[in-house]
Amino acid sequence: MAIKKTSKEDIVKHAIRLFKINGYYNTSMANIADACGLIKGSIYHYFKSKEEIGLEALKYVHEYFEEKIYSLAYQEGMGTKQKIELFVKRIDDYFLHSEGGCLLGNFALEISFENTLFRDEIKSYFLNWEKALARILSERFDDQEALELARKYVALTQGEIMMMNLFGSPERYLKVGKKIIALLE
Amino acid sequence: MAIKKTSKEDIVKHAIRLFKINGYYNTSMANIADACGLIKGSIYHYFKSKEEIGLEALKYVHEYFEEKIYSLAYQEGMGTKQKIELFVKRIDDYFLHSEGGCLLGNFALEISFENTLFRDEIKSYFLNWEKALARILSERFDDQEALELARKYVALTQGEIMMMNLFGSPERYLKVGKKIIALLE
DNA sequence: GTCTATATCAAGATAGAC
DNA sequence: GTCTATCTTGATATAGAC
Repeated sequence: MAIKKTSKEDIVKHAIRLFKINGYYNTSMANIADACGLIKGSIYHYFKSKEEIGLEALKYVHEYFEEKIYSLAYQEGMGTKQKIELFVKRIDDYFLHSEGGCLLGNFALEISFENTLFRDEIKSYFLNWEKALARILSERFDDQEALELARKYVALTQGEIMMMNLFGSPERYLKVGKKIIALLE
Repeated sequence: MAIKKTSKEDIVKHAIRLFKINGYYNTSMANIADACGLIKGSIYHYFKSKEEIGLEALKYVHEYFEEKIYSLAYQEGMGTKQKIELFVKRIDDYFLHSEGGCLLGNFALEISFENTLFRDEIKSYFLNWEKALARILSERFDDQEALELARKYVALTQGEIMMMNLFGSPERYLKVGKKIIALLE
């Protein structure tokens, strides 16, 4: 199946980049249009509002994580150690090349608690991340402990992404993955 | 010495609350003025720009942490365990009652990398947090290990504040403090 | 599908009366 | 020190030509 390459997806991808670097409210429709080589009015041919782009952006990244990363936890015929290494490696590959950090983490801190449209998507993203990691860990720990460890490591990952981007230092971020792998050595 | 209670401080305190809950760019001068019982033009009697309020807000919170929390690490005549317990308790008291999370963490994710005015203040806040925690831990660990532990726990604290506010669950956040204290049991 | 043009509104900020 | 009033800019969004 060929890779889908619609203009709509292009807009979302450019929007994601800008949202991550400059934030949601500090990114204008004109900024997004510029990045796409369009004029701001033209964006409304694809999306009816900025909010719709924001939600699509969250869903797009979430979907990537579901398909490429979380799914590893539920695959048959792969060893626990192999699973966790691939899980960690794919997350690292993503965030080490993700200028501006984690879109959904950024939105979590920028968006008001009342914005349930965005917030529900963000919660689902993190819950599924925790669930997938807990699933892998549960092959060596009991369910309760696996879940607690997963939650801790997702939070730690988010904290280290914050620090990595604040200080421009990937080293500290990378220690998290190593520690997760070490749990299953 | 009586507690200083200028109107300028009131504005900063209201701004901090709004910035934490709704974000910096999503908070307008009119919002801040409303919260203060003023009209937006009146704010300019105290501050020349929104950016100035933003910076003052960051400095105000940073200063609170320096005076009330980080300073504990450098006090004479207090046991290591007593220090760490008070250090953790004061941080908990702050964030458990801080609607919208950590102002400087929020700004770290919302503000562009290029905004060095804000970013330098944020970096200083986190570096001094790490330094103070490392100082306490260095009474039981060697300097290198103490610094690594401190960095890890500051990052973890930020991640858990994110999750606490996202899910409305203080329980997970509270485990961080307990683990820091456990390091010195 | 992209453009020009524009409507509408809210933002940051300033001037000057009281 | 706070107000009314206003300026200017930039934001989201829409209508309609090409």
